[in-house]
Amino acid sequence: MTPRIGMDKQIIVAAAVEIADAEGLESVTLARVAEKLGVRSPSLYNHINGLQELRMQLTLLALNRLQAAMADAAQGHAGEEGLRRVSRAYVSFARMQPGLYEAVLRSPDPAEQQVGEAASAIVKLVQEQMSCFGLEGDASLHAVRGFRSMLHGFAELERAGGFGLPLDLNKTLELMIEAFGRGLPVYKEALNG
Amino acid sequence: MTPRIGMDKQIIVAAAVEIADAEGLESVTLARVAEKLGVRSPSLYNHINGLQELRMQLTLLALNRLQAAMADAAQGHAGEEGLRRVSRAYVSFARMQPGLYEAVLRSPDPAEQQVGEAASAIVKLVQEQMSCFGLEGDASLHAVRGFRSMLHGFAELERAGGFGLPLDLNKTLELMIEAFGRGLPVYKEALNG
DNA sequence: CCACAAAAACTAATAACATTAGTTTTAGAT
DNA sequence: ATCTAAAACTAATGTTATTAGTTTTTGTGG
Repeated sequence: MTPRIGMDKQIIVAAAVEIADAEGLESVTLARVAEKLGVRSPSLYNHINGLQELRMQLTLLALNRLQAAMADAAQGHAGEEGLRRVSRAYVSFARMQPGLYEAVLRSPDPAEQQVGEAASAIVKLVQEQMSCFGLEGDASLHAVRGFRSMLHGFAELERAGGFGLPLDLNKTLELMIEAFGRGLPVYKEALNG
Repeated sequence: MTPRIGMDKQIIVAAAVEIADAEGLESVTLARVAEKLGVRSPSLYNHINGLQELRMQLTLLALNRLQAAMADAAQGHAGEEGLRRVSRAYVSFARMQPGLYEAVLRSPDPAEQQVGEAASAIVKLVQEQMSCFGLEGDASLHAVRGFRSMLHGFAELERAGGFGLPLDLNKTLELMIEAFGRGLPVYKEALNG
């Protein structure tokens, strides 16, 4: 009743993460994962429902780890410093797990419930940071969207080699974060009075 | 000496763009393009060097059209209004050609010269807008990076369904642009004195 | 008007991949 | 020791990219 052990969904996803970070998300194929686990690719179907589910699990794991990293960085910090720490944690995560980060927006079905919940947790976390700046309700949500746009765009451009020139990327990031903070009052003025 | 006409690289790329915009960049396969053109897929190799080159051409076309749209929007406008117009043009392009926009950062080789040149044209265009705010040199480059990060992140999040909540996206965009403008002095203070 | 050259189409074949069906192995429970 | 169900396997199908080699086509030069 309890046959062979060792293999399960987590192990498959972990192997996929390693491949993604080492060779890029495009290199994550069932064939490649199976090879890494010393197994034939149809065997994976005993634990996971095909490539689609593997990709969904990667998106989920990416969102959860990203959220955890941001939450950890935010611990006990608020205001400008909290924003800086959360931003750096976001970019650090994308740098340290580039393949996994790629999966963040590549879910086969972005409307999937679990994906939505994981994303909501991030929104909520950032919203708490925004509350220190007097932002609530729609103003807060718009600000969170701006924040995510900025950080996701930066992470993607950096990961994909979109910044051509040899100019310090950390400097770019620090300035961008400070500029974002300077712009925050706009959201308050426009919506919270 | 001048055999069959009708087919050439441009036509292949145009078909690929239609498929990308209608079904997503992932659906752009040589098989699919060939089918659309009423031809067998090996025939495409007479005009284009495989899927890799097709993808590169898509990236190139995306960057060139994006640049053209931004340049057109900028015509005769500067300062806050110039920034707004360029930003809207960027997002409009991503909305109207979602599949082509996907290709912007998905070049097989981001270091390719032509890709670099096309990206540089965009950087230059945005830099000119930044000059109205008194930004030069490195300050200008950092600001351009922040601007691209913000717009690319917004475009990607919107395209991929990353913004879950039913909150007006145009409002988010307008606020984000204004907040960016508000933050611009940061770049000047930090680097141009 | 015809033949030729070369471009551009074609067919055939190979290799990688995802997935399904059906079979065999295995290890814990009885 | 046997049975059972999970989990591995092999075999097969269909899709894709790509290469090799063949045939078709058509403007040009004779």
